[in-house]
Amino acid sequence: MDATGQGHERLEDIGARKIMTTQGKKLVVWGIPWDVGDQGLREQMWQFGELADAMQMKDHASGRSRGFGYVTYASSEDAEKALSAQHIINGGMLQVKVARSKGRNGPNT
DNA sequence: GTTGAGCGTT
Repeated sequence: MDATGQGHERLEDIGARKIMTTQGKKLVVWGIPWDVGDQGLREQMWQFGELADAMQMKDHASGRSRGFGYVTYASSEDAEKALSAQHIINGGMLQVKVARSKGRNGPNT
């Protein structure tokens, strides 16, 4: 039995790789009603293009919806399409912008 | 039971 213990680093490498490949395709969705969940957001954005990933941020104390979420499109053209398109949910208009990096000094660099 | 125009989780 060889105990290299490097099988865990592979998964982190894929995660880091995802950040590099999702740059410019990660969009942040604002204006989400407090009654809308992550799947509601996913279904709403799926109409504009295939989503590589979608998650909605909620309060860690109560678990309530924060009113915003992140959406990653499988293609940059679909991301721009969603940026240029308008989203209506529950009779409200959602705002889609390009998401920034979470652990970097700036959105670009 | 509430609120808003802002960027997350190692």
